[in-house]
Amino acid sequence: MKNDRIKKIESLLPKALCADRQAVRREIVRLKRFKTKILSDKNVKQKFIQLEKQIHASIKKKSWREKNPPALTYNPCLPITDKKNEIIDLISKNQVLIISGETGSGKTTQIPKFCIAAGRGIDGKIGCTQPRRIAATTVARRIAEELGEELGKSVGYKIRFKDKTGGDAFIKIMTDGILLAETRNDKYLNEYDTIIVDEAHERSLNIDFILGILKTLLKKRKDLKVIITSATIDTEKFSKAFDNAPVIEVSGRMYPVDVQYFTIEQESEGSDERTHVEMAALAVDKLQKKSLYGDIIVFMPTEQDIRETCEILEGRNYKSAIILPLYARLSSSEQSKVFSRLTGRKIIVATNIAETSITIPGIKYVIDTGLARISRYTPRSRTTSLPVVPISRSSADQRKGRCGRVENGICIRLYPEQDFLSRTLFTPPEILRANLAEVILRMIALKLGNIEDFPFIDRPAARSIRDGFDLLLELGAIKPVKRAKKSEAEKSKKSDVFLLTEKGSLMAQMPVDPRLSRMLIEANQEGCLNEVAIIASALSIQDPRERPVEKTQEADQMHALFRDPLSDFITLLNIWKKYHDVRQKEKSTSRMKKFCKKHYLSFKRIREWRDIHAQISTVLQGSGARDQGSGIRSQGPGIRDLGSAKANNSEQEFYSKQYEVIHKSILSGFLSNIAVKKEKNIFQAAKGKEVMIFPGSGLFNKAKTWIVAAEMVETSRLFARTVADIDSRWLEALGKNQCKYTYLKPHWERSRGEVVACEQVSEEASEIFIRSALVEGDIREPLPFMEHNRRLIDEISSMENRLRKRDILTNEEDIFDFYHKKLEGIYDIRTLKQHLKKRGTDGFLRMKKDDLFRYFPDEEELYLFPDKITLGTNQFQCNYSFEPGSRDDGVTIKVPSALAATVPAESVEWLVPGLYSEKIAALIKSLPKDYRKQLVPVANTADSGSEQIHF
DNA sequence: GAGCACTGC
Repeated sequence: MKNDRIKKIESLLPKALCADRQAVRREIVRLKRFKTKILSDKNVKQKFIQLEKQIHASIKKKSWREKNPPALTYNPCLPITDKKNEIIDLISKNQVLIISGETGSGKTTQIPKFCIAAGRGIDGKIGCTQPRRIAATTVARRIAEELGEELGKSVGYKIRFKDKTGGDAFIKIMTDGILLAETRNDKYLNEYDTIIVDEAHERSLNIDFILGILKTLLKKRKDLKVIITSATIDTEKFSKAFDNAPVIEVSGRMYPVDVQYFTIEQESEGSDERTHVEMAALAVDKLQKKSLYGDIIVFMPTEQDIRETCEILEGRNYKSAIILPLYARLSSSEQSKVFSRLTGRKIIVATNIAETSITIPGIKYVIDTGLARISRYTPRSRTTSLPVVPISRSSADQRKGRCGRVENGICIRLYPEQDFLSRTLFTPPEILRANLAEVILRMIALKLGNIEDFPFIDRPAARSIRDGFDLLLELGAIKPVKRAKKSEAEKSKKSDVFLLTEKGSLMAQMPVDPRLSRMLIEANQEGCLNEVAIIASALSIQDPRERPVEKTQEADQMHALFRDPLSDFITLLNIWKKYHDVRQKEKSTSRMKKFCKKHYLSFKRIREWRDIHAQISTVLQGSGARDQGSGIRSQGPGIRDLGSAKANNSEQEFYSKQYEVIHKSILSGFLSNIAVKKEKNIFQAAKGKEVMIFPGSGLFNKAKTWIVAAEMVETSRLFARTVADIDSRWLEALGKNQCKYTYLKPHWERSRGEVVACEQVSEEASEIFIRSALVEGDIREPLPFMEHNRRLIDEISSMENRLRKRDILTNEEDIFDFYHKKLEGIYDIRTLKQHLKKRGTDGFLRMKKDDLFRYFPDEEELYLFPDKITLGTNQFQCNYSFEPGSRDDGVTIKVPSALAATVPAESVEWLVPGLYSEKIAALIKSLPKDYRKQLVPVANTADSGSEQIHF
């Protein structure tokens, strides 16, 4: 009977929706496995009834979808409409399709419709991801409009805090973060039969992670179709990553833009040192003289530069022109001014925000400094820096594309064309520039297997991956799996296997950075969850405080009301408390907006703060966490009242106890961000860093000995932002469970050549000594064996540079193990020297190649990257660097000017054989389309081309 | 003595 029933259900499966099909299939597998003993007959019967119900409902739904797809209409004016039939055909015939189309091609709104025309969206939804919330909502609205429907029926959208998709939706537009989040509960993404990843060229962490997941998913779900759209010509990379998926190009609808470069002479004209601010002002002058018509946008790298540029331009007193700054930290009312319709000309001076996030209509002129702040994470020192760097060619072209949308445009680049051509084609994807802890935690939680084997489009450096694992270990989110004995096969595998700890699996569920989720877990134990939940959500939004340029003093005065003298974290709590106190009394949105305005707070960001706080609280409640504290509710944390200095003793005691538990919780997440005072405002932090307290902090000029910081970011120098005074005694208790992974306290002091700490724990000290002095080489006079090992490591790492790889050299952990096994109990230079004297040799500390190589690289490959190269009549040394995005990435030779004449110019174009392939590929991509088309796939053509060059 | 831009169960 049971088997017949199963067969019946199975025969119905193909007619059901994908999501139900898979769910029912899983249930059947389970039912088949059940013995009658575990499940009573009655239960089995009920289960069957339920499954049959589900399958019939699903079949009904699916046949409804088949009969009622939205009526499609197309706009013949859009360039993509010309290729409609071709694209629909390609969608039907391929599992993966890459579509490249410039702005104005209509791809974002039309492709979902083409999918429906290709018969998609019946078995499951058509999911379409966007990098930003605004894009997701506007795209959904536009498509619904084109279909003549209201939003939320055939077309819906889902962004954080807002789900506008009905059960019968055919098309669902969402942020890429949402799709990623959905993989947690719907591992195979069964809700969808088609997924469109839009704007893939932006290469955010989310996009790269989604593409990797889709790549693995495609093998398991043969019915799933994936469409990747990208604005640039970098489609080959996507195509290659997806087994040479077909690429179709759609032209954009743009008016011609005339690009004018500054010549080298212009650049050095007059005074030799002219800043980009001055050059931009001159360019505006020039335009202003020519005509008073057409809006101008100037791209600047920093807020400071924008302020200066605006000041200079204001000083010019242009007739009927208004100068408007635009950057993210500007209040939303100031931001929206750029959209206002004015009689005169608008001159907008903006950061990168105007490159992708904010589109201003009607721009005729673009002035581009060619610079931007781009964030970069350095695993070695665990710091984020925001250097001003030359932007890539694709980024410059994106800026150029901001004009020419409604009429002809002009783009003035404040640098020579040579400079433009020498730049990298693309901005390095975020995954090569970011802290990977969060990605790794998620990969382990989703059981996506070994990170080394994950199909990333660009594989992050081994060093970054290791750092991500280290941070997770430090936070106690993961633990290594102990293997009884390593087999040879396992040894050659690069990484260890890690499992989530109980903490870790909870952390993976929380929609915040792992450090913040770690804080929340600690806070739950310390009994201050309410307070720390407020702090953690505050740290995951932009600063709610506003500080308009012309009113900095007033803003600072109002903000001072919230200020806590010891901790910026308490300051955040105070803002929350005051806001909610007022809110309880006022209960009206307009009054709260008024309150925000008066106190220079952003109403929008506080709303975001409250939303995230609610989200975190929900997750924590679901996990059974509860505040074991003194009944303090989040509306009124037990922090001393604003301005009431006369607290009595018991209140003070309560306050200091609260202070302690809150900051201990913060420390659990930011243990690697503690620092000890060197001089006023200057602190010594871990890994040899020296930080300065950010001048906007409440602790500026007031900090005592030890501090913890939520952020250490390098801009004009390394700043600690959001800091608090801490008691060094708190570190011991926290460090105890984690001391194995904490290298900071006790810390290594280079000048003294020993580990300095309040209390010296020798095992711990030995570890720190080995890591800091021997592994990282932070030592005044390196010993001979260290020099020997250093040379060997340099040799291997230069080999890595040549081959453009980052995995030949073994990891720091192995190097640490090498020393650790041999030097147990030794924790300073003195005892090490004594030990060496006793042994009579340092041979046992000298590494051999086997100790350092993960694998030996191919001899033939090395031969393609020679040490020296002959050009003309002389030999030159080749210097290799592997830092995509940096100027000397690739090979560099230095030719003394005296010898320059002996070097034939064309030979410099083709220096080392190992790089031919990449070079040919770049050349092919720069060809006109008709030629390029004959050479696809580019990578293959380039490879075979490079083999045919003789050297 | 002063910070690019996005995003999430």
